[in-house]
Amino acid sequence: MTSGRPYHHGDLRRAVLAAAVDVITERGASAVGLRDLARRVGVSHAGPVHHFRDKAGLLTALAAEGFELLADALSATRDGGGDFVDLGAAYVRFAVEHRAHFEVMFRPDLHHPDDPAVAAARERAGALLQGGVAGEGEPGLAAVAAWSVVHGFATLWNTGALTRDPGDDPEVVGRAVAGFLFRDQGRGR
Amino acid sequence: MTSGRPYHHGDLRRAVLAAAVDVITERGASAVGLRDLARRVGVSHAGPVHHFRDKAGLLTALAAEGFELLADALSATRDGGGDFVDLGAAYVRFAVEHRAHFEVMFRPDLHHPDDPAVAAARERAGALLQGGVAGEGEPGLAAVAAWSVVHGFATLWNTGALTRDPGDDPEVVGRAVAGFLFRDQGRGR
DNA sequence: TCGGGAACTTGTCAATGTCTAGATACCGGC
DNA sequence: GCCGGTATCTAGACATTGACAAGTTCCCGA
Repeated sequence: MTSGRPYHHGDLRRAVLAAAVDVITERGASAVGLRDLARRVGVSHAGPVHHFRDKAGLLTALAAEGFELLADALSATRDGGGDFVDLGAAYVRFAVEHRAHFEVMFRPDLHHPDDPAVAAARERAGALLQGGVAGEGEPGLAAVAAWSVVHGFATLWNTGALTRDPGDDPEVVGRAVAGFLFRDQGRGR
Repeated sequence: MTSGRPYHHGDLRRAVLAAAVDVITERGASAVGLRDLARRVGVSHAGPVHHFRDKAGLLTALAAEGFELLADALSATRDGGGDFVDLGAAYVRFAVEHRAHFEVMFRPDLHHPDDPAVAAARERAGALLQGGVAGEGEPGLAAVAAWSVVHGFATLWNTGALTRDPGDDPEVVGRAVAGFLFRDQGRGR
């Protein structure tokens, strides 16, 4: 404090990622700029480059983190004995609460989708999702349908395409939508 | 040919839009550049600006065109007496065949979503989609669920998130997924 | 025919991503 | 305790981009 900022930031990588999340959340993924992030974090214009090779590298790191967070969220509800609807609600909640991560995760033109860290995390999340609907109906189809509903709902919600009443809770609506898929299965609707 | 290109292009607006579609289809919406498009079309770097104010203006025009095309596609299957599954299949087919338009349409940070032309076209498409599931189950929920499945499936397909066998026809799979939603309703199909 | 305006060009500016080289701080081994 | 190697960060430069301003060429209607 006494003599301005220290030469070493301390945790630049995390700080830049956090700043990127802020920017994307507020103004979309097309608004992120390496130099802008550097400025926000209080570091020289080329500082971030050392941690993430590229602009794409930065977003790759974000995507990987996102898939990890999603997997964690899914596995938490699964361990809690949740059924598909709970899983779907968790998916929607994740998408809304981490909309920046979510946006980048499914925008392969912005990051390196073949990055090993991203691929591994994506597969972990995918397996958890798949497992949630195994055994209900034809295996593949039900899983794809289930993923599609929650993903579609989350995407439409985040982009503002759904006309919604102010005060609507996305997780509640999402749960209803997910429930609609398997509405006459198991006990009473 | 005798004296190079003519001063007036003739149909610059359409040519630029077409070039933009090519670029986005091949390398994603983040790869479009006003100057690059001008180069591809064989026009000076500021040529396109005269037709679309902005980069965002260009993408706004694309989005509007996309919603028009979608509405046309939906209304065609509706006039043909199609039910929800047909409508859903048309939605998926549109998303896959016009992936560039589709991508821009649902990326409000890239265009001006409040543009009157876009808003009007979007509402026309929305009404057609809504009408396709009216009367089945609770009105609002079924419509949202239906839109969510097909939109989610189309998005996942286009981003390459779905592990699919080569040779799979997205429209066929999409139809199956859409059918899964209302699988035990009404007679026939 | 002639003048106004649309369509396009050329020149310019600030800003961005990426590369290079150099400065500074940390850390393990002696 | 200090010393050299390395990770971290800065500073400068360059090509490229979106946007703006002013000029040029062409069309079209009064």
